[in-house]
Amino acid sequence: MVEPHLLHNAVLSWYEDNARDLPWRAADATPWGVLVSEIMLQQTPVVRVLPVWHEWMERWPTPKDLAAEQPGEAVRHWGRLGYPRRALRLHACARAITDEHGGEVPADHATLLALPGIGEYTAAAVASFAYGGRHAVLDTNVRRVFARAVRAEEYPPTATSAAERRLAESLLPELGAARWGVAVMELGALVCTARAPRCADCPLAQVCAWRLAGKPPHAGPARKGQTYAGSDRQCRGRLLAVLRAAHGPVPKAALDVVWDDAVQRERALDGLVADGLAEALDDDTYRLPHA
DNA sequence: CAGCCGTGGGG
DNA sequence: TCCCCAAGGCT
Repeated sequence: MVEPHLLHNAVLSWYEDNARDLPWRAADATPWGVLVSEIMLQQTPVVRVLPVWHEWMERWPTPKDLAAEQPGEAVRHWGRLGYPRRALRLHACARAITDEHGGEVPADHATLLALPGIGEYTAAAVASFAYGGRHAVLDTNVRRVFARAVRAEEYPPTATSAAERRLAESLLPELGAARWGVAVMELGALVCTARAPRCADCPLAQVCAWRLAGKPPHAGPARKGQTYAGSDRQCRGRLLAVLRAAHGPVPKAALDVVWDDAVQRERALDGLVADGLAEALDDDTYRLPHA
């Protein structure tokens, strides 16, 4: 394996010249802004997050501002980012921060991890990017870069392994860990991409184990492909879009028209209610959640 | 822990 | 066109 210093210098130097000018990385970005960006960016491309993040920061500049709203407003202004449960959890997160942490986003990894919607990755990212903490930030980009550069494999394993964590922590510099983390992530996002990696532009090309091995294709079974058309997820999306567009309770008939299969439609609607994304009122109308 | 949870753009 | 997948988390 390559000397960590060599890796650090190559990646950090590349980042110096190629980092995107993203608003949540700006000097005036708040920990709250960083947290909101991290939740929005889960499974969602940067270009789609940007306009929604700006709107949220203007509307709810602090956790307290969001905490004062109904949860349904968070879901409404989530727009079409997808996985709307994230909006619900972010709202719950804002209330927990307001009620239990004096309105300040925690800097401690374990404290962050205990908040709704914040898992291992997001806790590390916020502690690192917002507060300069020293944590291994293991997202899909970082895992892919390490899989290739160090393990000579095209893709990392399905689930994050203990070996991956050990490697990431062993590569963590004593100083500047936060910048290192965001730099590796950026490299994975812009150069060491999943499909058509731009090895010609990669600062690690000369030391990348995967490239030096001739870029062997991923061995083993292909990853699970989930069909979306006709799925409960698509149905839920249709139903929730109706509730977001309406600024009050909608009659059930307005929901019935967006999906033909009544059995599936009822199941999806029940699911939305069970998840807290929708509320059923007494008069057989539905709306975004209040609480 | 494998499956579920949205959405839209690029190859 | 169709398929892949994009800063995950939760059960």
